[in-house]
Order: sequence, then C-alpha cells, then structure tokens
Amino acid sequence: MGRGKIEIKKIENPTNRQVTYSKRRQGIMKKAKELTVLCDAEVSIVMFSSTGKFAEYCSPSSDTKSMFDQYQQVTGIDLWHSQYERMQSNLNHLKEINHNLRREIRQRMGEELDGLNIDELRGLEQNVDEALKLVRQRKYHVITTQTDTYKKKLKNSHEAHQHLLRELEMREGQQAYGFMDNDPNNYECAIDLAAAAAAAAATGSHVYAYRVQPNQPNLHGIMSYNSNDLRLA
Amino acid sequence: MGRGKIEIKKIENPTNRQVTYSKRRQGIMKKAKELTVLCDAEVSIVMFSSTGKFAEYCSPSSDTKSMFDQYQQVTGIDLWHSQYERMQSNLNHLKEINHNLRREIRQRMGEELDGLNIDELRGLEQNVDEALKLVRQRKYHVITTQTDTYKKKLKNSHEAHQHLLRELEMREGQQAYGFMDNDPNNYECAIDLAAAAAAAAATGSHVYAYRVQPNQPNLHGIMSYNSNDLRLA
DNA sequence: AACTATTTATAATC
DNA sequence: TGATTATAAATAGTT
Repeated sequence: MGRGKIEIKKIENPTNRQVTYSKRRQGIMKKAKELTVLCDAEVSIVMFSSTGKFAEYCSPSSDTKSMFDQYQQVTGIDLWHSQYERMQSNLNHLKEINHNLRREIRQRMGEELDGLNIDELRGLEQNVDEALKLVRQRKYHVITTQTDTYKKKLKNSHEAHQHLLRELEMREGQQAYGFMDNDPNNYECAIDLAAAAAAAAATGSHVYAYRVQPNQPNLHGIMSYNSNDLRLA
Repeated sequence: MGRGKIEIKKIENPTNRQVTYSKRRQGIMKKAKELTVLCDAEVSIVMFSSTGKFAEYCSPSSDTKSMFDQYQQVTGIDLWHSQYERMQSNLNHLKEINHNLRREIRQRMGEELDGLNIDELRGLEQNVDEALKLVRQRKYHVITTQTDTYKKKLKNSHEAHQHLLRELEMREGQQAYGFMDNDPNNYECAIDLAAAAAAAAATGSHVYAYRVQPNQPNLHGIMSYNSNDLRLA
C-alpha cells in the first residue's frame, strides 16, 4: 500500500528504515486501539526500534504489569522463575538452619538424643551442666540484688516509722494537738513490707516452681515467641 | 476499509465482534511481523479477546520474558516488585525466628541472661536441670548398652580361645602335627579385646572430657553444622 | 470461509 | 520531520 509494492525484508537505508518504523509503529498502535475498542479486547504492545527506542501500547482498561500477570496465568510460564528460584533457595536455606536450631534446642532439652554418639552426649552433658551453673549463678545474683534492695527499703521505712513515733511522742509530750497521718510514706511503707516478704519467700528457691512438658519442644514457654512465627518455618 | 465505513466503538453483536476480532488480530500480527523484518525492531504483542482467548506475537530474535525485562529496564517500573516483597517479608520473618531461636540457645547456654526476670530465670534453671538429667540418663543408657555388647564379645572371644586351646591340646596329645594358626577369629579376638578395654575405660565418665568455649554460641560444636549455613541468617 | 467494494495504510515524493 | 498522493493492503458487509 503505497506508491509501489515493497518486499518484506530489512530496509538497509537507516534513514528510510527509521521513517518506515515511525509510520508503521503509528499504524500498529492505531490498529491496536481500534481492536481494543471495537472488540472489547485487552492488548499490550511493547516494541524497541533497531536504535533501541522504546514504545508501548496498552489497552486503557489494563496496564502492562497486569497483562504480564495474565500472560503468566494463561501460558503457565513462570516469568519470575529465575528471580523466584533465587529467593526460594534462600528461603529453603533459612528453613534448614531453622530446623537445625530447633533440633539443637530439643537436644539441649534432653529430647531427640538417639542420633548422638557417646562423645557427643558427653559434650552435650558438660555443656548443659555448665549452662546450668551459669543460670544458677545469675539467678542468685538477681535474687541477692533484689533482696538487698528490699532490705534497704525495709530499713528506710523502719527508720521513717521510728522517726514518726518519736515525733508523735514529742508532740504528745508537749501539747495535745489534733494529729492526722498525712505522710504519704506511710502508705508506701506497707507496700514495701509486703514486697520484702514476697522476696524473702522467693529466696527459698522452687516455691514458684516452673513446670514444663518434657515431651514437647517448649519453644513458647520461656521465650514467649509468637506461635504463628514458629509455624512458618 | 471495507464495504462501508464503521465507527470505532464496541461492536455489540457478539458474533460480529468475534469475527472482527479474528480478522483484525491477524492484521495486527501481520503488521508486527512486517515491522520486525522491515525495520529490524523487537515487538511483543499480548492480547486477550473479550472471551478471554489469548494470543501473542513476539519478534523471533527475542521472547516475551526478555521483552518485559527490557521494558523494566527502560521504564524503571519493577514488574516483580509485589512478588519480590512478598518473599522478602517471608525471608525477614524467618530471619527473625532464627534470631529468636539463637537467643534461646544462647540463654540455654547460660549467656545473654540479663533480659530475664527472676521467674524466667527460675523456669530456665529448672528446664536446663531437667534436660541435664535426661542427657545423663541417655548417656548412661548408651554406655551400659555399649559395655554389655563389649562384655558379650569379650566372653565370646574368650570361649573361642579356650576352644582353640583345647583343640591344640587334643592334637598335641594325639600326634605331632605341624600347626598353623589359620583361624580368622583369632585376629578379631585381639581387636575385640582392645575395644573392650577402651569401653571399660570410657565408663569412668569424663576421661574424654569435652571442652567448650563458654562465651561463644557453640553452634558448630555439638551439632557440627555447616558454618556457612549459620552465617546466612 | 470466500468474495469484493470500499476504506485505510503507507511508499514514494516533495 | 510534515504534507501529499498514488497505490497496496486491510477489512466490513455480503454470500
């Protein structure tokens, strides 16, 4: 369609080729628009000229990305595959690590020991033994610190009380004042006393004994993890 | 171009619309091919009819996926972004879980205990204590089983030896034969004896004591994990 | 699907 | 580039 018929083969003259590209590109885009409207179709065209110039058409009801998604669905070709696979292998890697960590925890809890040989068992025993010592040490440290704090508070409130008593005696000895307890420390004092009592009781170790189910990985207990998190791996 | 001019708007008659779609689709595809050849361009066309029928054209030098890759590069639009983000969040989730698991292990090793309150410490202590008992129990079980096996082997080889001695005595008592030790059991016997001795020594507990660095998460020690795995999370 | 009468696209030219 | 135009191609309506 033109002044003369042309053979369909590469136009060697670059200028001519560029001109023809422009005209025909316009033609295709127009055709695509018409098809879209006339036939209620979705059309996506992406093209690059030999000089790398980019042009696209996409039916107004859609966009290039969703056309691409549809393309995947229809063709069954997973276009994100390479990207997907890279991440997937990362994920699997992490899952494997996760699995190993869980097994280590279970073994540290005394479960799933069948796979360990005598040397590994001995190593684990020593390791757990030392851990136990460290935990006890820390526990005693915390208890001591807490107890000291409570002792100090107790002592302070006792002194405050003595002071009040002395003041009261003095006032009673001097005059007959109307006396009201306006000291807020008095109230705190009662709380401190209760707390100190609790701390003292706690020192007797396993009073608040902590029970675990020995046959289930107790991943939620001590750490209070989110259970949804754990299910994912 | 046809018997009459038509207005560019949706063809309401479905049959007509379908026919026009087929014809014009063919037309566009032909135009695309021509453009590809004439102008040495890359063209990708993806289309869906109103009935969902899929058709595509792609210049022979390329494919739809790489066209879309180019599209991304040129437009800067990240077509995989949603997909990518979904997986990324999964990954982060796993990493967080891994982090928590590692912390639990470290705490079970007696490290990083600062964040635990007194109740948690008490719970951890009891938990580790029970684990230690279970590990010891398992260790003794393994040792006992091994020792029994060695004892049995020792007994067997002893009997074999006695049997040989008797046979030797018998033969010497009867005639003056040239005697060679051809019994392969005799060789095994020596090995068994050595193994039994080793097992007996092992029963004396911490002879092969296992040393760990108490201040580093010993994730490689007992479990013999691949260290690369662990670095990833 | 084929067949045309027309419309449309575009090659050559300016 | 842009406009013109002669001509090739595409296709709407018909069979």
